[in-house]
Amino acid sequence: MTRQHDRRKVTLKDVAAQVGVSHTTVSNAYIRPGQLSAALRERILAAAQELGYTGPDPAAKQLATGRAGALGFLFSEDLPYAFSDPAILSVLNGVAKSCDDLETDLALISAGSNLRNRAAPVSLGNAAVDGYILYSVAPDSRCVLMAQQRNVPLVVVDQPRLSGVPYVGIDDRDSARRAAKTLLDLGHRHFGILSLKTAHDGYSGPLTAMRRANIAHSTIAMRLEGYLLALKEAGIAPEDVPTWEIPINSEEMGAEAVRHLLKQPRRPTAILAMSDRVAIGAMGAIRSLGLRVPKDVSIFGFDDIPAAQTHDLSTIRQPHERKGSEAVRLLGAGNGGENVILETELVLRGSIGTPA
Amino acid sequence: MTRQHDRRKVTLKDVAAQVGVSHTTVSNAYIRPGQLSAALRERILAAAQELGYTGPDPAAKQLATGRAGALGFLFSEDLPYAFSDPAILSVLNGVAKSCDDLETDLALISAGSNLRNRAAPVSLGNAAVDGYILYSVAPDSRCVLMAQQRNVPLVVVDQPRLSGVPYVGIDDRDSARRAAKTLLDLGHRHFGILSLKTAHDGYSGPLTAMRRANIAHSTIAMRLEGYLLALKEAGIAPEDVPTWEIPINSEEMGAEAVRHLLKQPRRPTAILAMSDRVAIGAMGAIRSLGLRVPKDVSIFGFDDIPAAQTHDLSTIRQPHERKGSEAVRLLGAGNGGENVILETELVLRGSIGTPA
DNA sequence: TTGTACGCGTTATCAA
DNA sequence: TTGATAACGCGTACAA
Repeated sequence: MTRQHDRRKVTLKDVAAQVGVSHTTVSNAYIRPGQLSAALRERILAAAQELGYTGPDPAAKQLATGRAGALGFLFSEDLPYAFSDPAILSVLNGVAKSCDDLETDLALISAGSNLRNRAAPVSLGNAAVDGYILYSVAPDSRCVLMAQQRNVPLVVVDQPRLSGVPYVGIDDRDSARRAAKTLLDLGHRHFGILSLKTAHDGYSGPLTAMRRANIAHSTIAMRLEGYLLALKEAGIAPEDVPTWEIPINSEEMGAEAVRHLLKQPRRPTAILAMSDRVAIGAMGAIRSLGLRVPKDVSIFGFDDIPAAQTHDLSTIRQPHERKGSEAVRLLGAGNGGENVILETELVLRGSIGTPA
Repeated sequence: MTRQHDRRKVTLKDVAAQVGVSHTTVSNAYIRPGQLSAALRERILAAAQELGYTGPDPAAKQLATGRAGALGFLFSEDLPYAFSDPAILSVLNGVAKSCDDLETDLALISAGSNLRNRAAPVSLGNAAVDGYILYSVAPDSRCVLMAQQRNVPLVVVDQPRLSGVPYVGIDDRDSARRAAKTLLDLGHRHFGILSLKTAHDGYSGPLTAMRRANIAHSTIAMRLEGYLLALKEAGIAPEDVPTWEIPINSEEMGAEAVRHLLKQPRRPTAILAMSDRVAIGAMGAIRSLGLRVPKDVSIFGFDDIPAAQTHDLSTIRQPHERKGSEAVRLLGAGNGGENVILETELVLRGSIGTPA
């Protein structure tokens, strides 16, 4: 244990002693360069360099100022899974850019893997942050409570709606409804829905009535509602719409699930998918079954991730990056319950057409 | 600015006053439950709850103990790009798991986007961490210097080799050599190489002699060396091996690059790709050109990401997760310059065969 | 089992 | 322009 890091930490005081000034002056040299003569500042900085002083200690600075200069981004998924989702990445990108502008650090905190091992992620309570962005966290997650207890500003993106906490999201129900309506207008009458997970139990299969009544994620619930609402308005009963639930938002899962949907007695001519990844996976499976898109089966995604364009997939465009930047803005704004509902956009591409 | 968070912070002292004990006792209630009667501890915790005390302040605790309870993971790419790379994700997963075991937080720090806007990422200097893992950072990056200046333990994964700093990596040269040798043994004589970026200038095109002489990433240099070494041993001169450099590790880039390689006067029968993503993209392009894999063109990847298996791609398996966990271990071990070179494994699948 | 006193490294206030 | 002094909130010998 003879590593260099063990040598007693060099502090402001050491530098001050070396130069022969008070530690306050040294502090000013860093914080308020205008408050002292340039010559003295030079001498101080030179001495600091010589002594190996690398600037104010973060912890001490934070204790003195009361600000951490960082912000926490909390999501409930595992790291690897979360980062395989282009949608999360876009949001994160928006957050990162805004943080950059604000000269603020960004701490990524995954509640997913932690929750399994411990009662609560240490990160949440310990992290030196001035505020949290909760991204698509399950409402019943312990994280929500913990984050609130931290007594720092909070902003929620997508999930869950918390009273008194600013919210950034989209109108999921209306967006889903417009997607369904588009297919209805093309003349489709036989639908299938690919739903994202309604609970955290890894279930894969038909979305039962019981499960439908207990959807943990409000965005999922809203999208489903939007789809079914449009169909109902067109005289199609929810019971007649085969719906398959997928535990993981991936292409593979989408491919597998759509096969079940296409096995229905009345094969759907239109598929409503709750994400582009699922839709893209489904498109591949549809084609490998010898069916054509959109001739035999039309398909509609959700998100408008980059891959949607290359796959010519019709979808709902979400302003992912803006979700992130708005979240940071609200965190800084510090007002109580302002909500931001961002506009979505219907993106029509070659994956939809009139039924055969 | 009338948010609840403005109310003066509740401290140990407040709780102590409420209960009528000293602040030390309250501290013990949290840190050393055994040091006081269960009954008193209950009373203290109850009072804390009532007062809204959420546990010791992270900054103050860190200042007093000298430990942050967190570790920084530094990479030089942009967040969205980094997280689209399955290899990074696996490493990160290994790190995350180890952190979890150690009850340590994990701060992800991207130097990429920051470096563009500022002289240096604030994160690096500010982050409240007890040590840094530098993951595949360019040797000439300012981050390297900054991280060293922070005067906390460092561990490097993959890049760059720093004297006195523990290193975790693989034998890139030997791994690449084995890949090339495998193809040589199958009888191939005409090769093409798909190289990852040798500099940060976004260059895409033939790897010129000038660029070859100034490769910024040692892993890239080593892999190239390994390939060419094997070929040279078989009597094939480096000049006769068309090599295409790709600025971004993505399927799209691999697809585009391989087209140039296949346009060579002597079409290569074997392609050596420095990553699976590039190889997988290339496979698609090869097939869309009407060529068969491996009948017309054999291809060898690097990494063994999950997709390699589904694409039946021969590759070099890297123990990505172990890279992460070893890095954390070395950080904790705290010894000076111990290096860990992990074993790779030749994974032979259907993407290679004898030349036509 | 509980309390006193001090130190951690910095910033902020105010006086010189 | 510079410096003394007091927080900031907590951990921890050591004493009681």
